[in-house]
Amino acid sequence: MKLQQLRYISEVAKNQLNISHTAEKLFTSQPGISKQIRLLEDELGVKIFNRSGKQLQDVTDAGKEILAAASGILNKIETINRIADEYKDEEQGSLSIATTHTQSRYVLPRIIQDFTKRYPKVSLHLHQGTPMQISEMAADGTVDFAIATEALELFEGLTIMPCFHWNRAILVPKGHPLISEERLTLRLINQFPLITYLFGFTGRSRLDAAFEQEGLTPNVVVTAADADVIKTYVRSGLGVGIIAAMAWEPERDKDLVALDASHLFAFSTTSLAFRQDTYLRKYMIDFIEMFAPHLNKGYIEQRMTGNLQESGETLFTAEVPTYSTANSPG
Amino acid sequence: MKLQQLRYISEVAKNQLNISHTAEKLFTSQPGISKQIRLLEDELGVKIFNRSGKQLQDVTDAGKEILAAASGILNKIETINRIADEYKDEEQGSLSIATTHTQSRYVLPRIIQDFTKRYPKVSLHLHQGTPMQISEMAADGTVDFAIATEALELFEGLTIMPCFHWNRAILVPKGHPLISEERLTLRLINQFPLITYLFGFTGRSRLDAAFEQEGLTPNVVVTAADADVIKTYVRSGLGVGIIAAMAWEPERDKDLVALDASHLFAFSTTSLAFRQDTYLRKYMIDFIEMFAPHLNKGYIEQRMTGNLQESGETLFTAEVPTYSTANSPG
DNA sequence: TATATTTATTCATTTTAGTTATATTACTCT
DNA sequence: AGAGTAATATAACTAAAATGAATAAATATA
Repeated sequence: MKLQQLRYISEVAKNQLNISHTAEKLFTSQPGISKQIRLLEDELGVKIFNRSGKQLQDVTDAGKEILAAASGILNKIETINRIADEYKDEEQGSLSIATTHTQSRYVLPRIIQDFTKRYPKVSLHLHQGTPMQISEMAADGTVDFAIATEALELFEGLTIMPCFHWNRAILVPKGHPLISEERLTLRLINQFPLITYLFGFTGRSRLDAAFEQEGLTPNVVVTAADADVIKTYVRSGLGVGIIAAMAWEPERDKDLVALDASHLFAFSTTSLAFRQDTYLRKYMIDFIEMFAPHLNKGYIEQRMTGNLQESGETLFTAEVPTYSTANSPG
Repeated sequence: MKLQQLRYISEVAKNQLNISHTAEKLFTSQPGISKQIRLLEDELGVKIFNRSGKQLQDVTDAGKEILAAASGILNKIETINRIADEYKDEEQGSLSIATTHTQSRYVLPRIIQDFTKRYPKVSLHLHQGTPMQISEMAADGTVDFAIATEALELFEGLTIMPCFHWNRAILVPKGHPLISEERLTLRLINQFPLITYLFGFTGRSRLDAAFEQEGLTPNVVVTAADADVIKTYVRSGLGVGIIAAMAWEPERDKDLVALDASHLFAFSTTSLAFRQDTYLRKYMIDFIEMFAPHLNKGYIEQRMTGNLQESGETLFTAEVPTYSTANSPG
C-alpha cells in the first residue's frame, strides 16, 4: 500500500469517479492513476470501485470504508507536514480563511491588522463566498477556517466555535419618522418597505422567524447579499434597512441613523469552523483568540482533544460575548 | 513522505533508537533505514531524532508529535487491511488473544470451543503472560485482545470492556475445620497458613485490601501465579487456598471443598481490552459477545464511535454480570 | 451506427528503494 | 588515554517500481 494510491482513490472519488479529470487536476497521467488503483485493489484483494466494463460506476461497500480510512490517513499526513512547519519556524506559514462579505468587510479588518502585525511572515488568504460555499471549502480542506453565521452546521466533520452573538440594527435616513418612536415594534417597522439580506445570508432566517411569530409578513422590497448594497438603497430613500449591527459604521454612515433592534429579533451567532482532527498551528490558535478572545488556547485544545464536546451548548449561551462597536446603535 | 518512512521511524522509536536492531527485526538492511529516515527528515525540514555524532540520542519535540501522528497513520493502514480482509471473506482471518492462566485455563475453554465451531476458518492464537505483559501486547498491537483482571488500565490507548465480576472461594481439603463454621470471617481464615496468588495476579490486590481493612496481616505462606499450583499445595495440607471462584472445578476437585468468600472480599472485574481506534472484524465482535453477552454488537460499536465514553462507569457497576459456574461454591 | 469520451495495455524512461562493502564516528572498558 | 566494539553514514550497484507517451479497447451519447 502506497500513500500515492490512497491519494489517487481519494481524489478519484472526489472527482465523480473520472480518472482522466483527476489526472489532469493532479498534473499526472491517466494511466498512472488507473494502474495504481488496480495495484491497490489487487493488493487488498477487494474492488474499491464497481466498473461497468471500463467505466467506473460507483464505490463498493468496501470502498466506502476504505475511502473513509484513507481520508483519515491523508489528514494525518497533512498534520505531520504542519507539525514540521511549526517546528521549522512558528512565525511562518499560511492561513486561508473563507468568509462572508459581512465578516470580511466589517469584522475582520481590525483582527487582520493585528494578526499581520503579530505574524508578518504568515501569508494570509481571504476567500469570499456564500455561507454554503464557505462551509464546503472548510470541510474539504480548501481553506483553514470558515467564518460565517449560517450553514456551518450543515457539514459533517467541522468543529464549530461560536465566536460572538450579534443583533440587528434598523437603518433609516436622517429625519425618518421611525427615529422619534419611543419603542420600536415589528409592526411599526413593517409599515415601511424593508431592505435586508438574501435568504441564507447573515442570519436572514432569524429575521423571518421574528416576523412570523408576530403574525406579520415582512414587506421586503429589496434583498442583497451584503450591507453595503442595503445602505445604498436606504440612502436612496427606498425604504428601511435591517442589517447586522456590526455593519453600521458611525463615521462613514453619518447620513444614516441606526436604531437598536436587539429586542425585536433573536440574536444570531457568528462561528468559526475548521476541519475536525486538523492540526492547528500556533498562529492559527492565536488568530482564533484574536477573533474571539473567550476562545483561548487552553479552551481550544480541550475542545480539540474532545474533552469538551458536550459543553458546546453551555458555551453557546453562557460564555459567548455579544458584538458591540464603540458606538453601537441604540 | 512514504509509508515506509513512517514505519521506520516508528519502529526505530520502539527499538530504543537502535537502527541496526530495527533493521534486523524488519529483515532489511541498516543503511536502508538510515537513509529513509534521513530522507524523511530532509523532506520535512525537521530532525526527528537528536544525534550525537552518528548515534541517535533521543527523539526531538517535533519527532514526538510526528511519531504520534505516524502511529495513527499506521493504525489506519492496518484498518484498511482489515476492512479488505473482512470483505474478502468475513469467516476467515486470525484472532490473537493474550491472557492469564486463570482465564485461559478456566474461563476461555468453553468460549473458544463455541467460537471455533462458529468460525472454523479463523485461526486462533492464545498467548499467556503476566497481566503486565498481556496489557503491553494489546497496547503495541502484538495481539488483538487482552483479557485480564489486572494492569489493563495502566496502558494508554486501550479500550477496556468490563466482562464479568467474580468473587473468591476458600479452598480447603475435605474435613477441614473451616467447613463447619457457620459464617466465615477473615479472622477465622487467617488462623491457617494461606496460599494464594502472587502480587499483580488475578485480583491479589483486593485480597490484601480486605485483610488490611480488618487490621489483619494475611498469613500467606505460599504464593503462585495460578490456581493449579495453589490447589496442589492445598491438597498437600500446607494450608488454606484463596482462589478465584471460577478456578474451582467441581468434578476435578472432588477431594477439595470450596467455600463461598464473596462476603469477605470486594469483587474483582475481568476485562477485555483492545487498541483504541482499531477496526474490529465481525468475528472479533462476535467473540467479545460470546465472552461477555452483555457486550453486544450495538454496544461495542457505540463504544467504538465514542458515543458512550462516559457511561463506562455506569456499566461497570450496573450491567456487568457476576461470574458463576453451574456449581458455584457456597 | 458513428463519434466522442474514457479506461486499459504496452513499452520505454526515470526514479527510487534496498543491498553490499566500507569508512567514519562514538561509546566502553581497562 | 587507547584499543576494541558497536553503531551509523557513504558510495556504488542492482532490482523494482512509478511514470509517461502512444495506442488499443470499451463505453456512452447523439
